[in-house]
Amino acid sequence: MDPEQQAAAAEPVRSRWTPKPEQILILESIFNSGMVNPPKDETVRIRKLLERFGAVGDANVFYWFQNRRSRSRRRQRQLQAQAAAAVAAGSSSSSSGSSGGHGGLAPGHAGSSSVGMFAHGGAAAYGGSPSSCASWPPSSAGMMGDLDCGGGGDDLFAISRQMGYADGGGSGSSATAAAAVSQQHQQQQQLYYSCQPGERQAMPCMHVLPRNGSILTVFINGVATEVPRGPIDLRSMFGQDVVLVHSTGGLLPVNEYGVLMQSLQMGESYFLVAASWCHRARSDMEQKTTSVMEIEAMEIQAGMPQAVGGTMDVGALTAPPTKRSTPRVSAATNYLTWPHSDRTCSFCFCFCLDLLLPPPPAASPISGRRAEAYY
Amino acid sequence: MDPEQQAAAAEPVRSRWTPKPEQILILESIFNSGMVNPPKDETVRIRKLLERFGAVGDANVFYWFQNRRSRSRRRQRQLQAQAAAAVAAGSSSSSSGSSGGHGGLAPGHAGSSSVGMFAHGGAAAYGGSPSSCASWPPSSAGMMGDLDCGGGGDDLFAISRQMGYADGGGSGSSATAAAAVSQQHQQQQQLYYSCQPGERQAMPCMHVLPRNGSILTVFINGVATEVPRGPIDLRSMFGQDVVLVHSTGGLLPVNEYGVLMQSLQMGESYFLVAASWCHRARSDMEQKTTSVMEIEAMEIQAGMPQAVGGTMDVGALTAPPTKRSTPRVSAATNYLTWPHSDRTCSFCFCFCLDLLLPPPPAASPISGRRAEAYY
DNA sequence: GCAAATTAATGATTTATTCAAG
DNA sequence: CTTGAATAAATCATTAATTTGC
Repeated sequence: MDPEQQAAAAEPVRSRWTPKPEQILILESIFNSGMVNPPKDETVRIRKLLERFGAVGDANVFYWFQNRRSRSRRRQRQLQAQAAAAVAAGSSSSSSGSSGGHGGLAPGHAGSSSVGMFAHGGAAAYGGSPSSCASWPPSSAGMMGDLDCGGGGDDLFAISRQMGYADGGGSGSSATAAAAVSQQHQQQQQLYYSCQPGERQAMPCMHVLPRNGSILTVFINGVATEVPRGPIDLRSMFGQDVVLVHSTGGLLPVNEYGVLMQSLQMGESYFLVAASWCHRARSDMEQKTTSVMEIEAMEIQAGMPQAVGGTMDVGALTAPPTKRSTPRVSAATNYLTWPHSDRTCSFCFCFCLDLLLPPPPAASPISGRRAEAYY
Repeated sequence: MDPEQQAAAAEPVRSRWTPKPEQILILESIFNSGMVNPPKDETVRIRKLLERFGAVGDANVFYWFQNRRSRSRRRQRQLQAQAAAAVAAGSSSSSSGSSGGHGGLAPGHAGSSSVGMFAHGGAAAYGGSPSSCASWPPSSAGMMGDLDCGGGGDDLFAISRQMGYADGGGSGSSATAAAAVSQQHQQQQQLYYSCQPGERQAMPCMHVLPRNGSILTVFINGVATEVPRGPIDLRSMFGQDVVLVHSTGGLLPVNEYGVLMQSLQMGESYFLVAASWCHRARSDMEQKTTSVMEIEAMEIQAGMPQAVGGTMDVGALTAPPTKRSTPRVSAATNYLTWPHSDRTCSFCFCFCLDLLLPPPPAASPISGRRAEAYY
């Protein structure tokens, strides 16, 4: 009846947002890199990034992260409950081999000992055995190590570019880097997943090449970086003692020169860690979390990759802990807790993403029914 | 160091929003009028309205309603639980006289017996003694009763205008009016704080005059209404047996024709009550709160003013009981507590507000630290 | 009276649930 | 059945009341 209402009803029907695969990948990447609850400004930036692949609004991004967190937590609880039940029921249930990699999320709640998580707990161990990854189709050729960085003038990289540390100084010392990180965190988690200039410095060969089928975009510690599809010279890129670990726990096979024998796969996640620090994870009878991998992660903070001490729950990757309940007085144990909790991020997370995709759609924002909580 | 941060730091300190009394009144008004969860566009409108009295953002308004709803519900639950407990415990509790008309907030929600609270409880009485008000400077002249409604083209009234019930039907009968209200609430709080047509009908002389020094805006039961500055013909506006009581408890002096001898004062609060129901309040030795006035308030829901039972703590007006001292578990004493508690507004509360005042502060929106959920 | 110390209120966030489109 | 959207419940954190000791 009311003309105004009519108009509203007549609208495009505005259904709900259906994220494109690329968008999901980006979102997952960011989420997995530790930013599970981006602040407003970040959300906007992320939205802009996503817009390249399809209409999307701030609210959509907001909701996505909200749901992602929520469901991650729930899944976690279910797993834990299940595990607990299994343990209670008896033993030798299942969880023989690799108990996949997810679990460690939401340590927070009530737990005072929340710090203790990630000790060495998980069961299934990975470690040395190469190529235990899921699908790992050998890619084309390529074999090079020179990429162009910066240039491109692309939104995607805007995030990376707008970093905060303009300094540079090639490879800083471990101490220096660590200090820098601390400071950064001190000053209110400023750099999030923004690009570290030093990073580019450390990888002078990183350049944005014209979009073509041979380029992949990899998020390294949340920073979008393009790498060639196909073999990659890990040593020249990150140093000698480094290995890439697939999110499932398997080591990526490299040849005697430290060159990856296969291309990174679109949509997969990897960890770049110092080979010498890879240990076999052993199951922790007390902690529910499984698949914990004791490693010393690499840090590519402000220069060359820096080694950083700490343990990390690989399983918690897809769902980092929610400091919400963390005693807040942790710190004692020098864990490398998740970026989110209040600690110093450190391990290197790589997410592979193919950017050769659809150019900026530039459609309408697709507002949810009302996008109430966002505007 | 960082220019951006500098700027941020240099800001007014942007702490959390502290609503001005006027803003609270407006918000309460709207909430009590039934709009407990304004949609986005309404929120924006409300924000604009509030901005007139101080910097405020959409998010602030959004949060306010969210919290208001939540806490209303909770209090309600507590009350019910208490009531249940009381019933279970014994009998002859209280709830004697007229179970005034307050309680039923959130029409939709589960609440079943929500209507019952507020009988007559209070102590201290005021009543007849005229002009016991605090400062009451006699105003200019004026003396008229005709106001223009609708026109004006002002944000403030946009809300009132965009009402839903175009019908009209002069002064509905009490029953009819009540029914109408119920229905309204039934159908999902549709008309919210929009203007009741009947109201205008009952006060045909209400019109929006061009903004100038002679107009005041009064909120009557949450509906913004403009009245002339200066004498007002109460009888023609509200009927015979009506008096205006200042929030301090004093009666506003009127001449033999029922015309207010003084203008309503900006920022003051008044109650429009049936003279015959005014009793002298008596001090309550148990309750700390004094100046409680036992009255039966008028309700101007959908037509002629309707008498509504209930007691009211007049003293709490300008300074809501800061319930600090109130047992919080009061309820037993069926006060007509402040709109703050949860009930469907009913008694007639008039808040005089001069709109010619401090022009829109136009300050910064005071975004909550992050105003996360809103944008 | 005043100012630190407490306590209640309440603005802002986050988490848990629920609803419904696809 | 998955998951985007929306809302309610629970929490956190800051503000203003109130209390207390001088």
